Parts: sequence; structure tokens; C-alpha cells
Amino acid sequence: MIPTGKVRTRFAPSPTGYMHVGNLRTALYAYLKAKSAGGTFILRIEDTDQERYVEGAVDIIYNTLRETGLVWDEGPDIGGPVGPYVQSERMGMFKGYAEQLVKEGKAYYCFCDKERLDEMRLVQKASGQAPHYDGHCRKLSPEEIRAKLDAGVPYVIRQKIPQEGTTSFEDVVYGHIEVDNATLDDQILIKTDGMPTYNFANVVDDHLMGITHVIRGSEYLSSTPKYNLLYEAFGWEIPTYIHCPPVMKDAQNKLSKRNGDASYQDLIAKGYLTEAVLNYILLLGWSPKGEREIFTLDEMKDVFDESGIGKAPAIFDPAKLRYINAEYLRAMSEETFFTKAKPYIDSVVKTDCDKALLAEVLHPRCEVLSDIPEQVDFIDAMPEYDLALYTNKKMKTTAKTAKEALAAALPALEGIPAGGFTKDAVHEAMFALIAEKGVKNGWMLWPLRVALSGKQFTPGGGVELAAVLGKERTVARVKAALERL
RNA sequence: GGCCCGAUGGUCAAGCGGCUAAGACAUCGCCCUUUCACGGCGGUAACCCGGGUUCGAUUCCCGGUCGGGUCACCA
Repeated sequence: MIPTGKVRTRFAPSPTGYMHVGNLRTALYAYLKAKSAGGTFILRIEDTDQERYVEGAVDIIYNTLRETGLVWDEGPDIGGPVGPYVQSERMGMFKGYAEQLVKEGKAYYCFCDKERLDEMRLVQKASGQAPHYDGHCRKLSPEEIRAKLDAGVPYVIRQKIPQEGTTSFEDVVYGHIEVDNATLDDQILIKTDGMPTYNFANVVDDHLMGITHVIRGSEYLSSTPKYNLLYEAFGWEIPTYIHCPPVMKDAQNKLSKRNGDASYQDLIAKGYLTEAVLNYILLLGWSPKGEREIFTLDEMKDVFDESGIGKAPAIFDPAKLRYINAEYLRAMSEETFFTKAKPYIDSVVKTDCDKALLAEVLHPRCEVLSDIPEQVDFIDAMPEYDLALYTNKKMKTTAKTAKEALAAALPALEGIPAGGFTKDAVHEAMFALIAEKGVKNGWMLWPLRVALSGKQFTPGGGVELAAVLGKERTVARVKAALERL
């Protein structure tokens, strides 16, 4: 049913809200591990926690995975040989496994109620001990168990954890991990309501689904020995573990889902490109063998290797994300960039202008698309500006020379036919003037740029701005500037 | 608190007993240039501390410090 010898990984999120960067990275690594080995990537929704269930969260998971291209080979919507892939639909299949363990003496019924448990922990804490189940019901005789069962006393099923010895395993990223069994609790497998605990369901599901590599956050590192004891109790093959360090907001805090901009959809809303986000996330905690850092998803499949995953928590660095986003933007063709930039330009520029040219000059000056509105805000209306802007030491300009330059530029600009007011035409006219007057380019062009934009920095120089704005507005703005000067 | 894990420039990170300790981002300077960018060139900047082991430790061992995780009828 399940092909043997093939890598099978899964991403098993709980639908509890946003998909933050750390989750996405785990999904990415799981996907890449499967794909780089020609294996299968599985999506399983772990929705057993009704308390934390968030409406719409499943759709966020689907959408994020689809947008980023992390397509699953088996999952809730498309099925597969080991479904169902939604944990709440699998609820019936766990109790039998737990009872099998009870029969084999590897698990037992526990009738302790909450009060006893609470009191026990209180006492343990007071005496400086770590809280743990004291094994009270381990000692029950078969008759006592039978009687309680018959009397309908509520019970849970606990696993018998060896009280001595150690349990160890090899994690791909953390290496050898070993703990004393004495520090492990007799974990609950089946709850009073007959439902499995997360840990139990997780182990059974991973086994039933033939998962060969478990890729998850390092918060599971310390519970992994318990998982393994379960695999051993069943005689199942233990998967390979790849635990990933957390993604941090800063040195002390993990990236928080809420109240942060770290979720995938927040980043997209901020104008980042999907490919850039994915590429940056790849690099967060993983390092490629060579010097190259920019990879498409397909390329990642070739270069990804779990041995490159680091052990230390990685701090999310927006500056580097910006850089990578800029790399993707610059790699775009002029046409593609225009398409992507247009909505951002349109959000601010309501009047008519040469938007294709505007996009072209914006292109190398844009790290994130959302930078655009602020850069083009002068197009519809001239901002208030100080005449001091005309003074530029390097250009050797002052308000006085600006007046002279603009006075000369005005007729030249007016002389260009309205229908042919292109960048080339403006360029030709201005440079003819510059040659004629024997002045520095900047002497002429700096004032023009200021007169057209009223800004210290602009996308493009005077020539480009004139062409973007068109003849009518260019002439009007130069005239207006002349009046002020 | 017990247990587990981690620590190389501001950030991401190579390194795996002997190196002038890579690279990228950020930062600084120069060049290019009609502003700003882009591009090119160059610079500043790091092995948490203390003991060992060794001819020699960033690398191995022990202790400490700091940080993270985990100890539920949550997932």
C-alpha cells in the first residue's frame, strides 16, 4: 500500500491561526526533504484540540502552502493510501492500539481523578520534587481493575515507562540525545473521553502513514524519548528525527504569531514576494554548501541537505529579507515588474502619466513593492518645498542659478511637440542646451528635477521625471518654479 | 527547580586540532552618476568565561555564565 524504501515526510499543523515563519520553514524543510529524495510529502491536519480551533485556519494552511508551491502529494483534500488525513476523522482508530498495549502489560488503566493528581503534584512540588505521576494505579490488581471498570469509574490509559535505565536516539541536527527514564512520566495515551492524547495520536498516525522522517520544531526534542518508547512498545520502526531550532524575534523572544509581522500573510501584505519570503526562510537556520544564496523552489530541491541545518535559534532579520526581496525584484523583466508595481503606483497616482516609464525608473530603486507609494507621491500634486533644495554644492547650483537654468529650459521644453514628449526627446533638448551653454549637466538638470518633484530624492532624474509627467505638467511646474524663484 | 539543547562580527552563518577564522546582510569609504538608487572596488567588525587534554585549541573534556526548550486528561 505504501511504497517501501521511499522517503515520506509530513507537515502536521494544528489549525490554530496564523502560519508564522517558523511553521512555514518547517513545512519547507519537510517538503524539500521529501522532494530532494524523490519521496512523498504529506499534509495532515491535527485538529483534535477543539479549544484552540480557529475558524478559517485550515484555509490559511492550504493557501499558504499552495501560494508558496509546497504542494502535498497526499492530504485531506486529495486523499491518499493512508487516509483520512484529518486527525479528528481518525479518532476511532487509537483506542484499540492502547488496549493492545494494556494486554501486553505495557500500559495500564489509571483511575486517579483530578483531585488526587493535583494534590499529589502539590506535595511533590512542596518537597522539591519534579511533578510526575506516582504510579498509583500501576499496582492495582486485575480484580481491582475489573471492579472499577465494571463500576464505570472513569479511566485513562497510561503507558508504563521503565523506571530505570536511559532512552536515547540520534537526531539529525542535534546528534545524540539521552535521558534517564526516571525523568519521564507514565504518559497518558487515552483520555477519559476515550480520545487519544496528541502525543499518542501523533505516533500512531506517523507509523500508520509510513512517515520515515519526522521534521518538526525543537520544542519536541525533549518529548521524543517518550515517543520512541512508544514505538518500541509496539515494535514499530522509529523514524529519523530532524528537529529544527526556533525562529526568534530577538535574542530572547520567539517569533510570535500575533502582534508581529512574522506571519507569511503579513509579509505578503507588506509587499514582499512569495519567492523572496520562501528563499529567506530557507536560509534562516540552514546554510547552503556553496556561496550562492538565491534559489527558486526547484533549485532548492537540488541543493537542500538536512546536514546544513544549524542547532542555534536564528533571529529573523527583516533587513536581509528586504535584500533578498530586492534581488527578486531586480531579476524581473521590465514587463513583469510593471505588472507587479502598477497596483502600488495606482494607489497613489490617480492622474495620467507614463506609468511604464515610471515603473522602469522605480525598478532599481525598489526593495519592496510597498516602497513605491511614498516614492511617487509628488506626481499628482507638487509638495510644499523649501527653495533651499535648489542649492547643491556638488552641482554648483543655488536658487539663483536654478532660476537661470529653468528660464533657459522652459522654451526648450515648450519647443518639444506634445506628441513627442519622450524621454529621448527631453534628453536631446536638455543636452543640446547644456552643450550650448557649456555648463555641467547637473547645473541644468538638478534644478529641473527639483522643480518637477519638490523632493530631495526621486526615482529618476530631471529628464525622466519630465517624460513621466508629460509636457503639460512639466511646463506648468517649471513655470511655477520660476515664479517662486 | 529537574531534565534536554544551544553559544563564531550588529544579523544569518562557514569551520569540524594547526587557517592571515570564509561568505552574505547591515554599516563605513571610494568610483560611476542629472538626485537617490543600481553596479563596481575597498574598509571596520567575531570564536561567552574559567579550568583541563594536547607540541598546538574556535574546534575535544569538565565547570560556570547567559539564552532557549520541556516537565498537562494542550497540541
